Amino acid sequence: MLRRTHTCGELRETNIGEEVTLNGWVNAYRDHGTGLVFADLRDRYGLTQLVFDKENADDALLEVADKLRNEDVVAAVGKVRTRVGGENPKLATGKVEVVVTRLELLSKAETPPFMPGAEKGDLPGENIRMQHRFIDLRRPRMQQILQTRHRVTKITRDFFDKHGFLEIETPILCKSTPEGARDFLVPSRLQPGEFYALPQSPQLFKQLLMVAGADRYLQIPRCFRDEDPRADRQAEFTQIDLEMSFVDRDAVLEIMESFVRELWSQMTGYEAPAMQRITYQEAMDRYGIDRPDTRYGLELVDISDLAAKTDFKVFADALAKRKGVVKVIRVPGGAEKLTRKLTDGYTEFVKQFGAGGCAVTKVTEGGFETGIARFIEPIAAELRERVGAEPGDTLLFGADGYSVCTKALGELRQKVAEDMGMVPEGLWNFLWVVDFPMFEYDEASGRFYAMHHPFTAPREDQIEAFLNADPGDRDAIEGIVSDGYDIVLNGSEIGGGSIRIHRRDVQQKVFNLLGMSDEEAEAKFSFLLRALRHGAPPHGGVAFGLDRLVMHLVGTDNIRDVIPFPKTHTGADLMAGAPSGVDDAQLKELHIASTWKPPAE
RNA sequence: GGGGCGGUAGCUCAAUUGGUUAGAGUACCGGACUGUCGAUCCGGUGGUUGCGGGUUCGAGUCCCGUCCGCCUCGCCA
Repeated sequence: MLRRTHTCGELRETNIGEEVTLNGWVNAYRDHGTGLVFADLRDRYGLTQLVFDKENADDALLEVADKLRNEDVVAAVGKVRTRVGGENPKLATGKVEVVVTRLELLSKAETPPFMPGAEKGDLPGENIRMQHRFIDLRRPRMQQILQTRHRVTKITRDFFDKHGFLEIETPILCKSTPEGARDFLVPSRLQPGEFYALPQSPQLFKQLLMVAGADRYLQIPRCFRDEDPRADRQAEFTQIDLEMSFVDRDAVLEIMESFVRELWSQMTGYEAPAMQRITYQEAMDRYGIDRPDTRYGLELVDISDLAAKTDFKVFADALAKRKGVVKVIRVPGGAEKLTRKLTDGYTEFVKQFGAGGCAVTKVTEGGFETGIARFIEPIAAELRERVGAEPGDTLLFGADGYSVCTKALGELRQKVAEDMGMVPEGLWNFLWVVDFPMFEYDEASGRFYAMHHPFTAPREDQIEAFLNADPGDRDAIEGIVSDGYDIVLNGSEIGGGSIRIHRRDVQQKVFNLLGMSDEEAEAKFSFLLRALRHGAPPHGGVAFGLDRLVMHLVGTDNIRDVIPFPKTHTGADLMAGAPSGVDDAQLKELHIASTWKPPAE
């Protein structure tokens, strides 16, 4: 083949007069009939205009040129010259063109299902894009994303290398452990009836690496969690995974923060200020969510004490519940912008989260109007004072048990911000959330679950209280604060971690609280407990969601945009056709059989 | 498992709310054209309306089931 001398993004006026060879895809062709044909050649680096004309080409060449179609792969030899028809300011190579004297068709393309080079026109549906991912990835936007992702991992490796971290690999075939997400399982051929699990994260291995004296560990591992996807998560994803020995929380937060600032500085030029820290409790109280978006206000205000003075049954019922509260979101200017249709929708919206509904009223010069105005008349003055009400505001009320009310209003807050157009563009608001509870109680199963994971240490000042806590004392257990932390960007959790337990007695008590007997804990986590008996340093770490970081950096809310070969909502690879059935022979070799029976017609 | 939106030409969409032969842009094919860069102009090919039932004189449109894609609750850090 005719090997390229330059890429398609490279030629400038300084190359005029040179004979060059370009390789690439035909991005577009403009055929002016016998005698003049233009074709834009595309590769990862850009576009260059090729021109075929009578004066420089024989009939045979013109005939080939005439047959060029979109996405054909060609090699073109020719001389660089100033564009006769004037420059194209849209292209980096727009001042020059290559007058082709020789053309080699390297690969004829079928009519493509869609045009990756289309400047305008709607994108095809995601199913079409995923079926033909190799074409979708040709789009400049996708090429830019691939490059961004590369640069993020490169900066990550460079940064942590500079700080003494070792990149160490951990197994993909792991032991299935309880807790956390559903595992993907892999049957063992050599050990009939036994299964590996794919890692939900390298959590235990990185802790064992600390016990092993690695001191500082980094990996960019693939993780697998067999749960239903969302716009910003799928079952197979990538973390930037770290762990450090002989550190306390602040040591971890400091280095992670400087990493994130370095990353943003290099990727966007934005020099992030020192990041604020907020406790979990404060985040829940003020924002109703453990990953607050601080780009706008609309904070939740507790008015339970005032609500108790009204005769409104909804308030009274809520306050009678365990940890019952009444909270308000004040929406400045909402009276005008939040139509009846929208606020009616809010009632439906909050019902998703278990709330009964969403009470509404508007603030006027004299008092309140519409909705629950008459019920709150007795507390009008105090309420206005408490929430800072101005005429023209809308007040949205939530009343329920603390967790339901908080969750519902927290979600509503974000929806209202969007409806009001209050979410500013171009802001990067980073935030640490700290002091998470160790445990949360699940009413349905009547037991505690680890809020982060079962290896998260209690905050140092909590350890004694924790070890002494009565497992039957729900309030006491729920009150234990962990040494966990999340990093949040614009309301999106981009990373999280904790100081880990390095004391065997503490780890044992956590397992017990989660409903595991000593024997069960030994069966499931013997390797960890053994490690903790053989000299475990205090340690802690973080995992960042690489996909989410890239999503923010490239400005998309779709995780599939930043994953080169993503899966659909049902976990399918539409291009390759995975998952798929396998031969009975394969199953037999693995000592398994499928119990699945297709539903009858 | 629940809720919602969608599936019509290769692609993006339309089709009077049940009524003639399912249209448009683009792509593709043929023709014209020597300076385009979303080329232009003329002509043409292209449809199991996701699939299977049903209602009806008549279904892209209504009903039932099912498959696929997306959003979301549950789930998941």
